[in-house]
Amino acid sequence: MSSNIKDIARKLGISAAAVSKALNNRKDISEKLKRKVRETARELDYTPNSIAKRLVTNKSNTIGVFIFSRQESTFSKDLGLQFLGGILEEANTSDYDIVLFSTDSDLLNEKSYIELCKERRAEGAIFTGLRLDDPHIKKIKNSTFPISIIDTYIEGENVNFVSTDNKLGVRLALDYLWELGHRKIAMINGHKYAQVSRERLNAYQNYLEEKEVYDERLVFTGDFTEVSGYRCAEKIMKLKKLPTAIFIASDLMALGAMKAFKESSFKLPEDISIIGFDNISTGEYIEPRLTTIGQDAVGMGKWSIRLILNKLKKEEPQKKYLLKPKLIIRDSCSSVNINRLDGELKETLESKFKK
Amino acid sequence: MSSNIKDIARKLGISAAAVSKALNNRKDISEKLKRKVRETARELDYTPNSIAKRLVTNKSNTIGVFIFSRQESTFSKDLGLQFLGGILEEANTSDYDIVLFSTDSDLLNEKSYIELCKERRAEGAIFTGLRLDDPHIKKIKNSTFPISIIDTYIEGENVNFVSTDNKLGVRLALDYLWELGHRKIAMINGHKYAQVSRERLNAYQNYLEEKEVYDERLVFTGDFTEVSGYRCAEKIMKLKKLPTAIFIASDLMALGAMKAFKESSFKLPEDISIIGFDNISTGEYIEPRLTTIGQDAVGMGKWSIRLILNKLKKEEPQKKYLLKPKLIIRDSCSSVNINRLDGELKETLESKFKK
DNA sequence: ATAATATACTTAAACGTTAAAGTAACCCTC
DNA sequence: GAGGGTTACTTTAACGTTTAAGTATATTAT
Repeated sequence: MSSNIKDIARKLGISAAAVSKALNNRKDISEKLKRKVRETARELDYTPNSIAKRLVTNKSNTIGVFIFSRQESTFSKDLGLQFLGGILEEANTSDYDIVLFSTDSDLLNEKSYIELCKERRAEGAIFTGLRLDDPHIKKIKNSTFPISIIDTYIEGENVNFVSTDNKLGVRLALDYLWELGHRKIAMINGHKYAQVSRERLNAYQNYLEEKEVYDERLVFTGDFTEVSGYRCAEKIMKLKKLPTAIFIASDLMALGAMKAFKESSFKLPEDISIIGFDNISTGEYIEPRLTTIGQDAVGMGKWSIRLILNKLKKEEPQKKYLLKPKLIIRDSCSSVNINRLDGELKETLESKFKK
Repeated sequence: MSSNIKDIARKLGISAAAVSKALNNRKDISEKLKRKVRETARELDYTPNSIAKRLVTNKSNTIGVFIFSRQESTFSKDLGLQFLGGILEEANTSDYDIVLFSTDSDLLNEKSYIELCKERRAEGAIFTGLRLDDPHIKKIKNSTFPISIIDTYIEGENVNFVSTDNKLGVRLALDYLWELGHRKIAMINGHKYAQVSRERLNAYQNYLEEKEVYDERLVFTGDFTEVSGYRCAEKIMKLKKLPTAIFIASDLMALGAMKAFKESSFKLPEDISIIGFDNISTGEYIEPRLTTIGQDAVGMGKWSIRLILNKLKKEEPQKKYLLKPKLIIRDSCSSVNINRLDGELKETLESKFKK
């Protein structure tokens, strides 16, 4: 069908090797011949066969990407496409192919993620949304090729970790709420099978313990879905003493929680302040607009590739990269409603906010 | 590094060909040998090299996917990931690899989409968000391998077209508005470089001409972005005589339009009814919740692969597949406010709604 | 018993490319 | 004018697999 290097060689009466070198612009080929070769290549509509090249050079220039976008995934669809965008941008500029795998297909019951990559001789792999209870974790841990996992930390010689600096994210959120005068701050967390849930919970707990206001009864566990946020909000409303603010570990859950509060005629943010995590686009449109912690999802995609390429080049053994989150202030948080507070706290805050 | 077919052959004292056949479960190999081969394969941690296989069989089992997700793209990010999901699901179950290309990278200035595919010997390609003014259109038209384009129709021996039945979608929307009593229905369309814009405009025009209420001054052109929706809404508000409803060719533009109306203290949907197109998730959360025409984006992804595979198998020469849209009724449309209508129309409708 | 057939392999070539090693032809140097 | 170096190629093997064709042995049919 399509022409190859031998066709060009034959037409010019030279060896195939010479053609190969000419096309690769090697220095032991004369400029004159290079010109002739390039010309005939054009004439014959030659397109290099990357498969053959990959075989002989033993280099696939391929990175496998697994996007877990199931319902109860850690990240929203919004973020998923941003990860991909970052990955693609970085991959294509470094001449790597991204081969994408679906993670819901039956295929995966027979073959592990690692096997899929090995068959294709992928040089590395990227996982997003990997759960800590995934059955393939062990194989990933012992991978012989570099792997980057977004948002899930797994110990392993060849595995890199790319994530948001969750500790900082939580601090950003809580600092903000604290400044607004909130002292009774609840949390709605994601499920325990996500790395980020642990981190965010720890950070939340440490922060509030340091401030001496931590109360474990204010921690609620959802699963990143909207309904779970709704359910947790219902539980919160049943509390004898309501918190004045809630830090919610994902925007999607925040959406659910807001729905619950609105249905119970809470006025937001006056009755309760809500801050989310992720910065999904819907947050801008909902009423009140959702204040949240934004993640640099595109950056996470880019760094997940970079860490792999670095490892392949045997450069710097950096295995971890945390991207800075940022506080995105919109309308879902307000200064604490002082009348809702206990006596002591009320006085402290009244004096503070009087100025 | 990793073992190959020859290692297995050597260990068992047989030929490489026998090993290959055993692993492929061919019938001219004894069960006994097959068992031994499979066992040693496991022992040696053998993983087939798909690159070598692809070279020798001259079959890449690869489909290239181009997702154009620039700002002014026809579809929202929401839809993009749904397309991908459908594509992936279908591809992986048919043992095809999806290699994804970024379309903003500099690479594309040097090499055409088609060339990228040819080098990888991709058996087919899928495009989403392709603009009618894309510089590579001609090459796509003349492609030697099957291509599916979502939402953009291009004439060509090997090109398939997968889209929503826009005509039906528009009818669904306008029927609904018509039933609600709207007679002065504006349209905010996408830019002219998108196939769907033409289709939706045509359908809108035909529908309203048939009803004898078409007015070209009520057609506004945006570019699928939120701001363009905002701008168009501003123009609409400057009209001497306002329409009672607007059909908007994308939810994103609808979001922008709603913003503009809200800012001018319009009450939605009482003052003006809005119906969108796409069914992006934000539509569920905005106030009022956006009534829209839902597209089966996952289905579009699946069919874009299926048409390619059919062509490869030389089965049915079907080149076009339209998926059924559906009307998703939420809260952004209401019965027409009769007092806003002209005398004659008012009477007709008053009698109609009186019962 | 002989020929035809089936079974279970082996041999050899091929896929399109690259890379290491080889080789002529030429130029320069002392 | 012999030796060394450079230039511009060619030759050959290799990457890991599949497949068509070949072959030896066993089985069956007549």
